[in-house]
Amino acid sequence: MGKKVSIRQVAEHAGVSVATVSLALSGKGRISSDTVRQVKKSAATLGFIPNRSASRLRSGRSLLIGLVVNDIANPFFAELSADVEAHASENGYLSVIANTNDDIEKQASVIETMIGQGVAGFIIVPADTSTPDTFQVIRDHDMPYVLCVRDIGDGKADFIGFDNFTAGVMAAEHLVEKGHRTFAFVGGRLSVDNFRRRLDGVRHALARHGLTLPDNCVREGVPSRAIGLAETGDLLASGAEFTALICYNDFVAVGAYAALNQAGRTIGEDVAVVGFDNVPESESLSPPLTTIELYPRAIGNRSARALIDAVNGSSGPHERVYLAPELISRSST
Amino acid sequence: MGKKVSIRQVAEHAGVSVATVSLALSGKGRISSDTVRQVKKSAATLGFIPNRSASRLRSGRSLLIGLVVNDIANPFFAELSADVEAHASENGYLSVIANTNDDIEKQASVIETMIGQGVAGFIIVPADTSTPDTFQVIRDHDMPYVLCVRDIGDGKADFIGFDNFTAGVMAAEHLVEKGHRTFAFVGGRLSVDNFRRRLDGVRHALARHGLTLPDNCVREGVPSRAIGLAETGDLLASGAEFTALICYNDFVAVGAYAALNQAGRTIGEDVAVVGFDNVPESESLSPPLTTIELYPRAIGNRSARALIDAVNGSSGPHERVYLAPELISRSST
DNA sequence: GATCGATGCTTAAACGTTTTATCAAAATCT
DNA sequence: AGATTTTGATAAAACGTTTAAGCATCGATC
Repeated sequence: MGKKVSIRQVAEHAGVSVATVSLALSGKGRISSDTVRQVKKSAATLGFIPNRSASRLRSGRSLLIGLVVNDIANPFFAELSADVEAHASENGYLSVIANTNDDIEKQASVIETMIGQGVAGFIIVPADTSTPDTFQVIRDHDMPYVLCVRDIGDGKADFIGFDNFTAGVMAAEHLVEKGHRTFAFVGGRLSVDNFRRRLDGVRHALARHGLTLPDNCVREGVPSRAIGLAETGDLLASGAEFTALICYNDFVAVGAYAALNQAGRTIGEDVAVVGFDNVPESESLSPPLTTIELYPRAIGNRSARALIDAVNGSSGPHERVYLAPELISRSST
Repeated sequence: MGKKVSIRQVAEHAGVSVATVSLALSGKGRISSDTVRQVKKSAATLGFIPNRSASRLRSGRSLLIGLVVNDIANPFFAELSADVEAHASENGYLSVIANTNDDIEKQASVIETMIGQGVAGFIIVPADTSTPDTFQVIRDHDMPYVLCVRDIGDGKADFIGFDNFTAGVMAAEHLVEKGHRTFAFVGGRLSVDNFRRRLDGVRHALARHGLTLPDNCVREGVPSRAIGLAETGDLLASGAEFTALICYNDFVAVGAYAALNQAGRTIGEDVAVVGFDNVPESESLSPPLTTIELYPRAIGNRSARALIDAVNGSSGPHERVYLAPELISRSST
């Protein structure tokens, strides 16, 4: 039956002008508290829902935030997104979300679409090969944006991520402490900044103990179970010597588990394995996987906070936040 | 530098009126192909991004769809959401997403906010205790909506879910086939329709073979690892006899694994376990878990399709789609 | 050569807000 | 009592689109 209730019907119902209704509901002008009460009552009884398209058009203010992620089905990013949404929602914002699948063209296209939809700003996990130039269109529109997780060195935006170097150090230190002297590293791509830093951290920590990670013991690959299985298998077949295996993330570690089992190595005894991310799955592997917790929820929360602050015009310098990872020691090491 | 480029600047740049630009870009009016070309060129060089707030306000048409989910961090719903987003995005729609955490008040509030933001329609996984009345506000606004996964018997909307009864039958049949004669069921709440149907399916299949599921072998609880652990432990302590354990979902099964291991039972030998959902984790458990795949991605995809069809005014009767589950047999049974 | 129908484009109103400028009435001050 | 300020409300313009209606121009038709 299409009951169209706009600010106009509220005005009529309350016996005042539309301007008064707008002012009363937003608490802005000088409206007597009696009138405010009456207007609110009318709005409630009519079931008035303000049309944000109209208000955004007129005022330029928006209650929408754009969340651009490479893969929302990946638990790490799903958790991050969930906390962005939670914090946004607490502050009256709604989240518009889009997957890029690490496709930079898709990323450009969704950013444009979101600008058209009038988002107030962006929270972005940059797709592979993104550069600061990629986000020029956002700056052209004077919108704030926060980059997460992947640091592309964009000085014009806030960055919230975790400290990959320290994460790498933690993994390596833990293994050295457990008495390991020979190491391998599987998964991740050299083109990804997170990968390089993590690897640097590992090498740095090993070097402190006079140990090394030989080049033939580092296997690159898009992080996945399949790559973990294939590369670890290959590594074992190559005859490389190692008693400790560091996996780029927990997915890779799951694949590595399979390869190691096939090769007859006993995880936690013959060979130690450590992963990154602390996905729920890691706890229920057999044996449970030692991993580095990277706190995606905290990243989501901080990002949302940073963006909303920026939207509200807090104009400090851009911040770069690196959250400290934490070692979760389990029986795989 | 705030370069505001609206349809107006495009018009000036192309030397035509705003109306012509609008018509040319939407391909609607009678505009010569020369003019269309020129307008498109001007729009491109100026980097024109149409303001959807304005167009929605004027035309009433929207390219936003509202996705309301109880827990987006849960892999099942994350996958569902990912496919909704993918299909929406393919059709030029953007997804606005919100978590309800199964809180019906929060659900009502996000639905209202989304209506205010001008979504074209909704895809909803109804929060616990939702009834058709819950969605009256959507119908009042003449908007289409599709309900997913949880069937609340709303005849005024499409429903896309999976066939819980058959899923229960499959689990039970599989176990009977493997020679089991005594059964238990852990996790899920009687207040949830999906739970009841799944359990009915199990009982129905068992009855066909002259077998039963005694009441003292059914343990309710909000599905989670913790409940799986606690209830299975309790069940074992109670001295209940069973060689086959059906878990409400894979999370519960993970908890059950721990309880069974603690009790010294060998999974896949002394006792068989089957779960539902086929979360990635289930494959890497030890032993790998037999489970029922429920195809969340297909549900997401179908839902998006149904909604977009409805938005485009295809006016058939509402459809109820139950996707067939599939048994994934692994070594836990 | 007047009439007609396409064709191609424009004018202007409308969508539902917000906000500035304005105004009347009431309260306060000389 | 008259001047001034404060209070409470309103009228109207504006935001960037879409779209119905209108208006030339042109070619074809009688």
